[in-house]
Amino acid sequence: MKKIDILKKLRTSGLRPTKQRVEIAKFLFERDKTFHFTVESLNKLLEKKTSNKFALATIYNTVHAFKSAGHLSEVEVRGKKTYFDTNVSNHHHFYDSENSELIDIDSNDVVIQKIPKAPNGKKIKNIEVFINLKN
Amino acid sequence: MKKIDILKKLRTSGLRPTKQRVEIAKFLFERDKTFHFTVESLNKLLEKKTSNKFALATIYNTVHAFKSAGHLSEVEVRGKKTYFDTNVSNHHHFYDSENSELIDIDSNDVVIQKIPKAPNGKKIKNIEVFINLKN
DNA sequence: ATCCAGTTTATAATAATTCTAAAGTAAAAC
DNA sequence: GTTTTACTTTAGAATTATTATAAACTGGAT
Ligand SMILES: [Mn+2]
Ligand SMILES: [Mn+2]
Ligand SMILES: [Zn+2]
Ligand SMILES: [Zn+2]
Repeated sequence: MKKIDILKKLRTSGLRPTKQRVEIAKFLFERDKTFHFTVESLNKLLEKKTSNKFALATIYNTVHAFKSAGHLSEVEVRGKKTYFDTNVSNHHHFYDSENSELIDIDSNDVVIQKIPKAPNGKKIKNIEVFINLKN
Repeated sequence: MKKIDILKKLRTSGLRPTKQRVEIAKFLFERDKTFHFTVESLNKLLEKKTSNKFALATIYNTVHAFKSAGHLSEVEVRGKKTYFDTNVSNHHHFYDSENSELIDIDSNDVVIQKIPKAPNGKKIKNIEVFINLKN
């Protein structure tokens, strides 16, 4: 993903491409593999990678803006911090609690044969499979 | 589950059966169906049900002691609060975000046909299936 | 160049949880 | 049964993650 695409990505989702958003977006989206992070880990990585310092509030704002725009998803992981995910397609996760690492599982690599029917009046929105790992 | 069993349950798990622990244990474990709760919701329910008031720290202490003893499990739910579960067997959940309600799914009611193999050097500890509901 | 809505930022506020240390209590030791 | 001990409860302080506030800043339209 090139810089011009980053600008387009922001503009088409109604996000003014500010210096901060562009830099964070480049960091998050100009990569091949999925990136899972917390606001804290992202902040630390940005401090190293870039020369600019971002207010923590800006990182929160930006991450939420990206999430609202559909550029990030949120993953539920045991623990107090919220995890975000650059993979916004429907997929599942391995979780390695040794090093608090999430690993993507393609939706097609999980086949569920049997599932109970949803409670009365409810429908199934989506299914999340979470595979905890050990050594 | 009778009171005598509650006392046994506490004693055999190395928990001194204090007034507070017994009352909370009776509230949690003397029921037929699984009970899912947060510390906040439990606190409110205890305030109504019992005449005694418990310090919030006691509820945290007690819930954690019960969890460590294997009498409660923790469920991962999107949101800031931690959810606990009186069902400590391996099972899955529906989640109704309308009213933040968890509903148990028996382990046998979910059959997974295909799962990716664990990453190198890792083994699968357990699989959690989480089914989000909508109306 | 001017203006304005949207954005950033430092800081304060909030919410959930954990920590602290003093007072209380169950159960062991006498 | 009294004393002793370790464990527990408790109120309040502290911590952590996150959100709110409001003043300064800026992208982009006019
Ligand atoms: Mn979580
Ligand atoms: Mn959670
Ligand atoms: Zn992912
Ligand atoms: Zn359950």
